Amino acid sequence: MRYPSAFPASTRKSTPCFTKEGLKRGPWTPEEDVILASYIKREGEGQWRTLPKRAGLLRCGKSCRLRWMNYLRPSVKRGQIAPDEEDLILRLHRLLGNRWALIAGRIPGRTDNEIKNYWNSHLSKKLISQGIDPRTHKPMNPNPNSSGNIYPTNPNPNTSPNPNTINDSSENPKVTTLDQYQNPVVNNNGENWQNAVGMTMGSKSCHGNHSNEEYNIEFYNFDDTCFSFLNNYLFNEDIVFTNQQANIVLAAASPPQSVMYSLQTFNHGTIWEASLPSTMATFRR
DNA sequence: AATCCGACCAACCGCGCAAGG
DNA sequence: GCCTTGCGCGGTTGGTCGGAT
Repeated sequence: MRYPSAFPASTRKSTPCFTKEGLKRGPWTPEEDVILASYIKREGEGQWRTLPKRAGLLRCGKSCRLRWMNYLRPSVKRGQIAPDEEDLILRLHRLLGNRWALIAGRIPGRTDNEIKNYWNSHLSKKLISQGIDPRTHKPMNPNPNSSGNIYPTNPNPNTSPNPNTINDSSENPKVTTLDQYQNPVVNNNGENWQNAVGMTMGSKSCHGNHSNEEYNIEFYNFDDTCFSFLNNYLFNEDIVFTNQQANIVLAAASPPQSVMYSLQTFNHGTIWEASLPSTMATFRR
């Protein structure tokens, strides 16, 4: 833990938050951390604007919130990003772009700021060194004979209008064991579906009525790797039901498991989120 | 030993959105 | 519908550290 001496206020541009007389800025001291953490433990988080005064801190609410969210929260995991976490960040960024909070929500214990920093300092450079554009996740110098693409191939390029779809080359080795699941789901309206980590759940059949925005999609042949991945990384408490729903039926999932994951349509670029409390899930978009 | 320089990351900044009046 | 307030997000800044020169 580093607690460098506070740098002078004149080195930063002033903002309304910090122009107030007497408010401290710059790195937090251990004493301030204790005050903030003990106050939130006692009174709970929220009401950030008035929290500093109530807690006895000479900080603006914004600064308190940031310190708590990114550093002091008990659920924040410190330490190196693990290889499987890195792989997940890459995959989620390929799908979601710079939506760091959304990505962080899928990686337990990691904050959006941490993931953003890790991306900017490590992963974007790693992709560039491999000839991959970190914004698009596509080769920077498109060349059919190039081996720069680290991602697996889409078996049917004609069904991949979504910019997130990855072009593949059989010369390219798989990066992780999860790549074997990368196949688009195609429903009977000709739309392609793919989940947030670029894998489908084995073979599938889809039934839908495009006019009323309702679909039934059946997934077969779940395997342990698939469920393990979903349970480890994509479970989320945020279950939202709307009047635009699609019903997902898990067939041959034995035993039924409760997981949370996201889907995206190639055609609409839409994120769908689903809770699977039993063998049925309701999606929103 | 001193200096330089790039990497890392905590913290700041400004904007957009949602809720409430 | 408009305005205010508070919160959350993504982009950016700049202090610290450690390796290279």
